[in-house]
Amino acid sequence: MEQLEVFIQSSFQTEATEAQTISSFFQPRTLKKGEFLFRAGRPCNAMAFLAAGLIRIYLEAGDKEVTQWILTKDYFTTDLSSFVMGKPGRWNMQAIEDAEIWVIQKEDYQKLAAAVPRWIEFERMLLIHCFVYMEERVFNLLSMSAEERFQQLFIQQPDLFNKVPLQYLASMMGMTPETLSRLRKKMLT
Amino acid sequence: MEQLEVFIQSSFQTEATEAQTISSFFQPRTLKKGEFLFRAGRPCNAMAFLAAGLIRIYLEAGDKEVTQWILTKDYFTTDLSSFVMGKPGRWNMQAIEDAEIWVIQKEDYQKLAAAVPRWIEFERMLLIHCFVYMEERVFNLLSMSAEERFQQLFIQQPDLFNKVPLQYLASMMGMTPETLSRLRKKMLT
DNA sequence: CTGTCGAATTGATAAAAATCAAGAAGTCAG
DNA sequence: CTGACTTCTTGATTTTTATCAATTCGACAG
Repeated sequence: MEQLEVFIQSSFQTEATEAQTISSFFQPRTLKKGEFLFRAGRPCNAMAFLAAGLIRIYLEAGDKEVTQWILTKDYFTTDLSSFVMGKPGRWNMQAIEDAEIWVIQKEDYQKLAAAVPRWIEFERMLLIHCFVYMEERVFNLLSMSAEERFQQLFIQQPDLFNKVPLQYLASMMGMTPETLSRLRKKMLT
Repeated sequence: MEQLEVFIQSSFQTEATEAQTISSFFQPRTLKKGEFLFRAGRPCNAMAFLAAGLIRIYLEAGDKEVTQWILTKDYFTTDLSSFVMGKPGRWNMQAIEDAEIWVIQKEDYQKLAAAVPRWIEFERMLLIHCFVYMEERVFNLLSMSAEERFQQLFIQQPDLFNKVPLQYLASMMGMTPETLSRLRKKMLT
């Protein structure tokens, strides 16, 4: 059974047949390291599920790149305002290592909602979780120091520190690479 | 016609009868300045629409209070993870001036979704907008200086600076009241 | 009008984090 | 293995922002 199917079945707590129906709407695809899934400025007409690998979500701001998020496996992603409202995409999403994804096109997405009524419910829970998580992130950025943010990420996702270039993690935590380097050193003491 | 009804009709682009049906599920209520709509730690079993006034959403973090957001009129609010998943509430929501709100209880909310199928669609767009907005906020906190954040808020919601104690705005922008005071002074020059 | 209290400002100082500039270390193609 | 290239680290310095400590300002009760 495909990973997407397993994931839907277990996290949605649905029957195998329904999970299979849902996953049948998605097409498998691979991304080579460095390849883009979506690009800022272009419309985003698909949603993707990351089965393996890592994708960096980032944006150029002035002269520097800001990494908004590192997507890890078993998560869905899309450029939401573009996917839903047809606006230009806001984010670049680039594989930072070879990745396996499952992709659904916008037209099929609409068919999926019609074919599997409970999909709407699933999407709703997805959106709610994402929103709650973003609330948490904003709160952390408002209330925590760089050191506290580093320690929290290190506890929550220690594996990222082996797999992701540290400059990207630094940016995602709202600090410079130099600051992250010093915090790491400090932690070893 | 009540404000909630007007708001739903115009932003949802629905018929008057449907807007009226939706708004009939909500009960009016007033909040005196200082009164709490929801409290952190307690379950949140309602959603509210703010028709007039201002509500501060905040949380104690260590020895200081962090203002997450100032809710202005014509917005809905709830403590989402509590309202949907039944967890303890995460936020304090307190009127910072007398407020008029329309409240729907959780049980009625479920009935509303059943009575007005399109409500689900409305809720979906609400969630999507909120998520996109939070993405933007995270990005701004990652990429902008205190001064830039101040200028942006001052352009986007200048009226807040007359109505809301500046210490709350400072916190919401992730800076101290002293820093905000200095940035304001600097702006006048 | 006056005193009180919380909020805002101001100044002096300290801490945190960014910037700039080398180096060191790791990666990878050839 | 070697050289080129990128990433990471380190040190020195500057900038930004927080902290601490007085004032000053404003709203309001009496």
